[in-house]
Amino acid sequence: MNVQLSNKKEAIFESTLKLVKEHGFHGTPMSQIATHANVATGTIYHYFSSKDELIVELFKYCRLKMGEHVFKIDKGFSYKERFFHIWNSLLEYYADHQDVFSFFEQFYSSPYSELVKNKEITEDFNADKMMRFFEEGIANKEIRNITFYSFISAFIGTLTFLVRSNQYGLYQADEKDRSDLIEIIWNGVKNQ
Amino acid sequence: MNVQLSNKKEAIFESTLKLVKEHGFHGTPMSQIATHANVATGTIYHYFSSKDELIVELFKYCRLKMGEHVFKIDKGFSYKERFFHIWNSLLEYYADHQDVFSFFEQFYSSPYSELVKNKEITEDFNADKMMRFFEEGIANKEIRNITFYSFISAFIGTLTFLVRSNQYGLYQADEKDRSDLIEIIWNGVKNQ
DNA sequence: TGCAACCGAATGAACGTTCAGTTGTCAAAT
DNA sequence: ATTTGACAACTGAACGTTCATTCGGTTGCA
Repeated sequence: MNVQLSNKKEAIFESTLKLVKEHGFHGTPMSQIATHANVATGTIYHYFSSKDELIVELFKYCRLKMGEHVFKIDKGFSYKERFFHIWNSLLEYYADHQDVFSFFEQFYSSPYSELVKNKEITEDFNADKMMRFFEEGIANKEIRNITFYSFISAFIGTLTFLVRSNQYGLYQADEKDRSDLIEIIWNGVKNQ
Repeated sequence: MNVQLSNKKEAIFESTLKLVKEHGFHGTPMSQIATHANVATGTIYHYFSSKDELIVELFKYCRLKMGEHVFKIDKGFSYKERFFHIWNSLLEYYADHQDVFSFFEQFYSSPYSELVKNKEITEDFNADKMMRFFEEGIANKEIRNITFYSFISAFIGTLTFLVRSNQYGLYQADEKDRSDLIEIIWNGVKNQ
């Protein structure tokens, strides 16, 4: 996939992220996105055939960007170290890109996600990488005999909830909370 | 809060749940809710002053109903038993009420949740009960020294992710997955 | 008889999308 | 070196639809 974007297209993406976080999908009209991006309404339709396509393309773009950040880990680390690293990278990414997190949350819980379900879900490199990371752990007896979905529920679910609590303003997690949580998960999934 | 609803009001609630699960908030017009509930459009406005109020009232109604189901646990069980029971009850409730789960997900990730944030969040009996359950565990040294939000992230986060995966059609969790997961969490949070 | 419950067509605003036109760019032709 | 032409990038007013909300009227019960 091409990650090099024109200025205008990038501005449209950024504006959409910001406005969707604040007002939701249906609360942000195309006209508002255009204004915020310093672009004419029609220009958006030069890049995207519809609002739906804009949303879906933005989703795929963010997913790719996120994956690039999270999985850039050097070889040579132990399994446990990589386990901790991936979790912390993802947490860090969401902390630094709250609009992306909010966009993902809204996207997954909306009917938009249907549009990516069949074809595209198999193109989810992040899911693939997590799957391979899981299988490596199983093969090397690093983690105990559970399914991928138990593994991923513990791994991603806790993280998602923590970020959501932060964003919701309920709680500001500190370093100890984070290390407690990843310890909880690691102790739960590791072998013996 | 009054949980006794008129027939029409209940029908409106049920229709909203069903349609929102299928088409999302902005994808379900008031007229469609009315039709599905065998009611005139105007009737909805007899019960609710606006669509926003309908959504927020429905949220509070569902939250209450869910709490009634999840926390009906007899005294006399051990802490660990209650820990497992609450988790499984919640999972069961969401499995039996997928539209409620989907509604919650959409609600929390949308700007609607802002409408409940300040005043109403303190009226969340479920959060209160979980908090007290947590504090009991701390006081009796059943669980180790972590914050409530680490605790709840592990407890609810995993569950939410598992239900979401189910709903999304990625995976159908079986009994072993469920018991694996709750074991992972319990082992992670229990004392020593 | 009065009032709450209920009805559904009408209203008006909001919004996604279109389109006729303008601007900028760059390579080929002169 | 300058002109030409063609096409992509871009503009924003206008269109048509959709939808939340209103309201004048009807029904049924106490």
